[in-house]
Amino acid sequence: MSAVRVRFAPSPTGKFHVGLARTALFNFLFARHEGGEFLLRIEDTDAGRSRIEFENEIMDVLTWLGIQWDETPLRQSDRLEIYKKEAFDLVETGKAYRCFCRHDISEKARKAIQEQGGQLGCSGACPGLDPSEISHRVSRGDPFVLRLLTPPGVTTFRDMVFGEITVDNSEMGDFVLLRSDGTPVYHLAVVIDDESMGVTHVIRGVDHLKNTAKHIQLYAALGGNAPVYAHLPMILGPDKQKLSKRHSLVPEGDRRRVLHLVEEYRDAGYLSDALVNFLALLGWSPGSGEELLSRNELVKEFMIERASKKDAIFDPEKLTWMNGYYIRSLSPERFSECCLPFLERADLISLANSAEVEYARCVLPLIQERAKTLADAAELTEYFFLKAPVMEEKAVRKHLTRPGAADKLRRLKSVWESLPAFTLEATEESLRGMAEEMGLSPGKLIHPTRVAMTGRMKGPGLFELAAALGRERVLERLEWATAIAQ
RNA sequence: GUCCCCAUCGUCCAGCGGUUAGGACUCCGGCUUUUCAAGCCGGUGACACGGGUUCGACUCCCGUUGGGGAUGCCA
Repeated sequence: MSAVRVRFAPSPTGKFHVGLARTALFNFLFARHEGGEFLLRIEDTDAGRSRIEFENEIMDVLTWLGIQWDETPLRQSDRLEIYKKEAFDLVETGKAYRCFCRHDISEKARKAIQEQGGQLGCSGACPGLDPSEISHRVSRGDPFVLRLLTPPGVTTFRDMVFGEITVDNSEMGDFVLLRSDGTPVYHLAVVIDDESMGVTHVIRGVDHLKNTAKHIQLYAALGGNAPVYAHLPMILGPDKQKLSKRHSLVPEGDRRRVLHLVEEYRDAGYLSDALVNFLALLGWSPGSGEELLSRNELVKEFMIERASKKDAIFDPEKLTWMNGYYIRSLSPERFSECCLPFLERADLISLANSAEVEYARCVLPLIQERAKTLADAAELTEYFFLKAPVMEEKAVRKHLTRPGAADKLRRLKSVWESLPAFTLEATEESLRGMAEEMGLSPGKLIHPTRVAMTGRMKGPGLFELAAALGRERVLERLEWATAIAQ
């Protein structure tokens, strides 16, 4: 038996989006589940569009996602001569031929021809060209491409998720292998690389399902053994369109907004554990019905045969819920640590100021179970850091500008002023005692006090709040609020 | 145009000839709580349509409709 080897082969021509992440993840999970290798290959044959910064981002993102690759990544631009040689070898063995037909037509023109069912390939004359005619044209410098001489018949293969697929060879035609500038086309490079990397299973998007027939024909021509294929359905936006930049551009707050880049999720305060868990469930599920799965559990449970055939719509709300779950399961220390950069970004603290950082660390755990993203932490803790909290108009109206409110705050201030120790227990005991004396339910005191301390009606428990803020801030805020009250 | 593929609640999944069609997210109630969040309990909500096959179809077959993909000297 041969060990499983899979690869993730992105082209560094753009930012890393969630579709890529899903493909990488499924390859990774499959490899680890089978005890095999997960390889990385950079498909940069398109020199014009490939950029080193995208290549770096690929590795950064994979690392962030916890997807570790084995072996040194292969870069296709290092292998151009190999593809060229293999292609010309195919001409030697009569499996491919030089085509002198010109088809450098515009995008629009090509679409139009396709609409009408017209053929774009070779005119048909090139395969039968006389050898002397060929050498004459070559020496004259006529440009040509190399095309595979596709045999008649059909190509059938078994896909691990889609089952048996049959394609008539006439559908693929004599497709191009080598461009007139001598560079390989995607199909050629993929097949040669998968073969030389010893790839046993190819897991990729459905957009390649039909291309697979081409690849199998190429394997046959090249004399290699085709790997096993598994194609994954697409990931779509809420509008059922392929996930793309447009989705990230939808206004914030809109239910249809879906970020499409992995980087955007990281910056928005999503945990990679959550994104990985969520992505794993897009087009796959374990038999158990269990939905919250760690990376290790995913590896343990993953079976590509259970992958869905149906395109999946990316639901940002479920991701956000899941992110909240992962945030809650962080230790308070770890949670605080993760939030610090977000607080700095919101200008609430400076990471260089150790007193501020320490204060932040004691305050952040109070809002941990309320945060859905790390970025939420800034909004949820803002009043701790501001000299004076922003007073919400509605909160003031409901709890402060009420008869008796000022009196309550004043009395509470004097009670808390004389407390020997300003602890959670002491503040709670004294406030409740005061409520009883006044013949009020504790809530009647708690609500205006919360508004006084935070400017808001919602938030952590009042006494945790008081202890975290400290006596000085609390008394100051009670005084300010008393002035607003009456 | 041609070819390939897909089709269960709004969304993500379960189901693989006999189920009151199950779970999760969202939404709506209730409980709990000083508020919010979390948690717990409950509710709304789906087999695209039409033919077959079968004692019996969400499950199998065919067609229709809808959606996606391929058809490049992009990947």
